[in-house]
Amino acid sequence: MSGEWIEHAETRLAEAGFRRGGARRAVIELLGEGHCAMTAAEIEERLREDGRSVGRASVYRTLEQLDELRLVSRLDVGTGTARYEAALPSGHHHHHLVCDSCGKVEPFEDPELEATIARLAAKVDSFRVGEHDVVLHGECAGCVAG
Amino acid sequence: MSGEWIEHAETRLAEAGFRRGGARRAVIELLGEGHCAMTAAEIEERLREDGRSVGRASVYRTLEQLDELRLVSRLDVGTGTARYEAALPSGHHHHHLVCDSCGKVEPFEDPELEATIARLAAKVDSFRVGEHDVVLHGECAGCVAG
DNA sequence: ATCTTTGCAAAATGTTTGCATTGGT
DNA sequence: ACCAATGCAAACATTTTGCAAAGAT
Repeated sequence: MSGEWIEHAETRLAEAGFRRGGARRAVIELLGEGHCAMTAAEIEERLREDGRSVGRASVYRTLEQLDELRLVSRLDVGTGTARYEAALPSGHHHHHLVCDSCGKVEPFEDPELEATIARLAAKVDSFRVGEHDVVLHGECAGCVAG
Repeated sequence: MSGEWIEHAETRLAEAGFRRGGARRAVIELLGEGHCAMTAAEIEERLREDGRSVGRASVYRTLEQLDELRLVSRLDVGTGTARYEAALPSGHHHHHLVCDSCGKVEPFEDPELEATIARLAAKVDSFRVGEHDVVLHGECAGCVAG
């Protein structure tokens, strides 16, 4: 991933009439590293560790803006805290496995699943369907063993 | 739906060593009506309207207990509020369409999707996969028109 | 110079917990 | 009689908002 998405995001924000700023830039660069589904708190902490501290409100505001422009996807895995990850312009994306014991979140991909959902979305007529999320709950290898 | 699930839930709770109580009973009976994906606030309000007011804490506690026994399924559609619905003993279930404009949540079913996910779950080896959620985001007919 | 973006603190929201009381067994 | 279930209020966690200061154009 990386550089591409960051530039893409900055361009789209500029088009949408936003000015630039250090806080948003820092959040975008972190998301551009391609980590899977980070929470706002994780983003804030990580930036602080990197010596690029950013106000909590700016983290949330940036995420909201990015979500509105579909530059990130927001994911709720049932822990009450939202997670965010960069949404690639290609539309190429993955889904998530969530460990209900330890909370670990891991990505997976499956073309057949995408195809099935695409067919399904086309059949639905009561909604104009856009994005989709699939979450598989379970127990990760570590928790099964432990 | 209805009566069956209510009895099933009461039985499983008794097996798990819970005593009976009016608050939990009221929540279970409401869930047993089969409404799709209600929030705790909706449950509380609905019970109050029905003259069966129940403390907020009891609503949450009941939902937590039911979730632990897999008698309800919990769903997060990205609005920051959890939703719950009765989980049928047959395992038969549906997924959800969410209107990102007005927040409406609507159920849908698709056997092909279930089959695809079952195949997929069997392939995953880093997790022992249990439940799954599929959320299709979009705009409902009303919002598309308005 | 103007109008955004930022950070802080306060508020709003959703959920959980402590504790005294009620109620089931 | 015992101990769980309940309701209330307080605590808690997450997210949002108001506002003054800093920054971008």
